[in-house]
Amino acid sequence: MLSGDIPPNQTIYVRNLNEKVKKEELKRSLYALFSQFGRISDVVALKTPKLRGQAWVVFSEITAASAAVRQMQSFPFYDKPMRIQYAKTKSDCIAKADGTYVPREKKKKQEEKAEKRRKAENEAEQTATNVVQNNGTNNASHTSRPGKPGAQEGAASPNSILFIQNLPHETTSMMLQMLFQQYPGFKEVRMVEAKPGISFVEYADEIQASIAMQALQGFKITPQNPMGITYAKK
DNA sequence: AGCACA
Repeated sequence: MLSGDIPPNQTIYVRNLNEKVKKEELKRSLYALFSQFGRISDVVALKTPKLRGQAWVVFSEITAASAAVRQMQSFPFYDKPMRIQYAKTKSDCIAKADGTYVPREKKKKQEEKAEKRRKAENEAEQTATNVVQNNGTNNASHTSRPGKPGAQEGAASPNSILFIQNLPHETTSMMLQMLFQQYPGFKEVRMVEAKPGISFVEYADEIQASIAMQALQGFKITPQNPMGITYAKK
């Protein structure tokens, strides 16, 4: 069995991740991709020799984790098929929430070891901001209103190209591709380098574009950025 | 393959 005999856990353990992706982008992309299954309370990824290429995505609901394990198994993520299992232990953020958290002190010498290994090159990444952590209010579709449609005068009529607004400036085309390619008819993402925060996503036809629009309307790559999706102006 | 949270 692929996932062996590990019992269900609200945290999933993801391996076979592309190690070239920088930690913060990796976390953001995992957050974006997996929040379609439910609320995510934390994403943990470390680039230490032992832990690179792996990550933990903590859902608030076990059912969300189960759906993620099934549906995203082998999903091509940065060109590598993800391998997903339930995590073996409870995540700290869950333990903290339910009161069972005990700070790990004498657990192992893993901490001091990590301390020693602090390298200047890691320093930048390790201390980067934790945009993706501890927010817990993402969700795809339905619940969020579209971002700000203000930039467009009248509503453009349905067509095969979607106009995406209110993206975090650090969004990459790969991140958007991973979200939008899940819907049939996906053709390409076009970023607008001169104008961060917006993008165009093209589908084969307007029916397929409309399905993706409904599915991802209001999708939050970060809690502050519900995406606003409209049809592109012709 | 490798199960952590600093």
